[in-house]
Amino acid sequence: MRKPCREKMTEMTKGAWSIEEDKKLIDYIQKHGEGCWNSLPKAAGLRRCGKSCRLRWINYLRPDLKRGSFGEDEEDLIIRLHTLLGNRWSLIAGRLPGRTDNEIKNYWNSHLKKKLLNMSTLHPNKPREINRPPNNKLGKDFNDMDDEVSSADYAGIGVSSCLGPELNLDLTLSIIS
DNA sequence: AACGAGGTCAACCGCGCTTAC
DNA sequence: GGTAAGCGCGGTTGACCTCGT
Repeated sequence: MRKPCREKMTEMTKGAWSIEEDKKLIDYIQKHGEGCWNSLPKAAGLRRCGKSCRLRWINYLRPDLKRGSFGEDEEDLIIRLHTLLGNRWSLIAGRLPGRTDNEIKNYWNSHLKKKLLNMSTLHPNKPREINRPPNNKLGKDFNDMDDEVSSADYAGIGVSSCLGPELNLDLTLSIIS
């Protein structure tokens, strides 16, 4: 079995990143690009595991990140995508330029979950028919989603009604490809 | 001003998929 | 085809912040 990175690198730093560490990581990636994460820490002079570097870069240091609160349009898009895709945060993040999966996941768990829960109490009628994309190219079987309460159920709205035709087609194409 | 509860968000953990050998 | 290593993802944790009392 594969060893977790913490076992093979016991001297690794953990916890919050310092300004110096951030600078080293940024400098290295600006010079060499996002190459091999596993060898990056050593090459960049960081006492972190590759995973940690990757996470820090993707979720915080990347220059194209859009910081700040979510707009109403973004919020709406997240709800719609979550209805269709479930907890596939990376796929959802792919539809929101400048946003990360971690950011969306946090926002969902802290804001949108509650919001939709409130909406469900206002609209108790639960629709049962959900249009799902073909079950391929996705890590998790869509049948598993039966175990999860979808946001459409929370919101009392059906997917077909809440997804625009362009998004539906676009998503289907991206899933098939 | 002090304290506790609840909220937020960066970071870690472990699993599964992909790729190289 | 089997195995090991790398990578990416989703779930979870915990430190810090904010707000109400």
